[in-house]
Amino acid sequence: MPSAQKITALRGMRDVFSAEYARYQAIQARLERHLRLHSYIAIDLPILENTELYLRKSGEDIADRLYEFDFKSRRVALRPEVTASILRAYVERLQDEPLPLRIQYSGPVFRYEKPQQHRYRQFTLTGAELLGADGPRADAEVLHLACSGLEQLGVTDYSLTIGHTALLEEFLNRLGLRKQLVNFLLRNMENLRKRGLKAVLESLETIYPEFQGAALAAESANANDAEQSQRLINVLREMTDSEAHQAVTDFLHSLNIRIAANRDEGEVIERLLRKIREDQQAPKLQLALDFMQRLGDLAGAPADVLPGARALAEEFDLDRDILMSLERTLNCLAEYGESPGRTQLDFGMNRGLHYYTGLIFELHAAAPDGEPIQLAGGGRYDNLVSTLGGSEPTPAAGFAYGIERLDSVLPSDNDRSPEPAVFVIPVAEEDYAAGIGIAADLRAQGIAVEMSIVDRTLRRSLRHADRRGAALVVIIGEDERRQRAAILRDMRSHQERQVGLADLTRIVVERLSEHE
RNA sequence: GUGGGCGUAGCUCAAUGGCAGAGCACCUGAUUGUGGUUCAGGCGGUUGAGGGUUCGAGCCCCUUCGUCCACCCCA
Repeated sequence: MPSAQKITALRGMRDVFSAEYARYQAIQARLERHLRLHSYIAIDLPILENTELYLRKSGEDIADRLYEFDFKSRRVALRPEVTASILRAYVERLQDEPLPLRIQYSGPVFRYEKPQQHRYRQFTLTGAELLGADGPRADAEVLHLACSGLEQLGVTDYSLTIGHTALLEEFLNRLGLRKQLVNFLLRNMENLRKRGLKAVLESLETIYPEFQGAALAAESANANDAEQSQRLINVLREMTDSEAHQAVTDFLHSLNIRIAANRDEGEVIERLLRKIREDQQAPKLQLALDFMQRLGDLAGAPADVLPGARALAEEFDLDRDILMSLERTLNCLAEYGESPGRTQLDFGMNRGLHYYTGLIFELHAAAPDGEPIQLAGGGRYDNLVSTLGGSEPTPAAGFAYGIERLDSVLPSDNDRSPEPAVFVIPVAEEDYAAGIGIAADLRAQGIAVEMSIVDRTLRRSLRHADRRGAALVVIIGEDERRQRAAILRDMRSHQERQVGLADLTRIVVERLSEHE
């Protein structure tokens, strides 16, 4: 026989066989039930979406991990996560639902990454979204839901790490850094701590060569050669956009300077401001990095971290509500009965998806080899509905579990694939009709039946039934055919008896219940 | 993207540079209507692909592809 080229599964894609598949299904079913008991309605959404859905806000890292292609002149992508689809569906079809709206989902997602242990290119998420509610109660519900789901599964030794994107974002926005730079810094918050200032600056220069000067200046940290003209700039730097705009307008007017009539005055001032601010990127970058380093040090038990966070917020005059709200969330979580010992705060954490606007969190537990792996992640994304064209700004938060990861953490209680309870062996061609009838009767009683369809000796058929783990075997041969009966053989006790066809189903049911 | 390991029968893997093997699975028989054991036999290979060194390459060298693992990132 000429052997053709073997076709293998794509890299990072896995075939999931019976025992493993049964475990996944059990995990998923338990989580879905858990979410349902919290009134999260299950919905199912397409796996294929418009590429645009993920480019808008998910972030650049996800964009180049997208399975994305042109199909009939349309850009489509396999979903790398489900939140965007949920909100897309909400904007499209569900905006007339009373809020808050609670939704759950389960299904595969695809990310083109280098596969390795506990990381596949296709994996399964079960997640929940809470739409139209914000504040500590909503955040705490989401956190509690994620944690208690793990407990439902029997994962007891897990840790909850909570971060927050708003402090840094507020600080960076007030600084007036260029949008690109702000995004870069937000993305590299965690890298700053893990790999240090130098590595972050290097990567900044690689990605955005135009900031090279700024990065260098920030590194040498003495970009402040004050000139006279610098004073106005420094004043402007401290202002918000609209304040600065007004100040420049007033200033020009007071000097009786007229902008050329063919150009929009506002636009000219915008440009002027932008120019001034670009010149100021270096010292601002320095400020930003200092702030980020201090923020990154704020990690540990909430009681240890919060005082430092408060002091930092005070020092930079950041919105007090952010931390107060976070504390209330933690208190509320305690009311749910979550043991505070496993909760960590980490202001240096950031996440791969860039739509988060507030609370972010991750759940970790130890894999069998002792290495901690992430089981779930989520957070708050209050702008995503608007980004996707929602008619009203709608706060939202959610999270998702990785089913395969959960399985790797749970003890594999060797539950075997469902075994056929009864194996039916017609000995000769003439016996098949009777065999089919018997099988149908048994199945009508909810009993799993495997029918022998291969030409084999009785000996080999029994051997096969045995290996399959059948509890009972029904044999129909010449004698039985004549007597309108069958042999019922108990594979465990090795005992067999002839049973009339009329009584067979009843007796099989009895025998199986004895086997239980 | 960077670094390492491994590609040999359907599966899991052996084989100092010298006849390509074992276990499992499948099939046949010992036992023609009775099982997980045993015994005998059978099927099964372009050693991932291409090139090089050599009297001789599964083994050494180069290239390439595949795959696993680590970094990175994440579920």
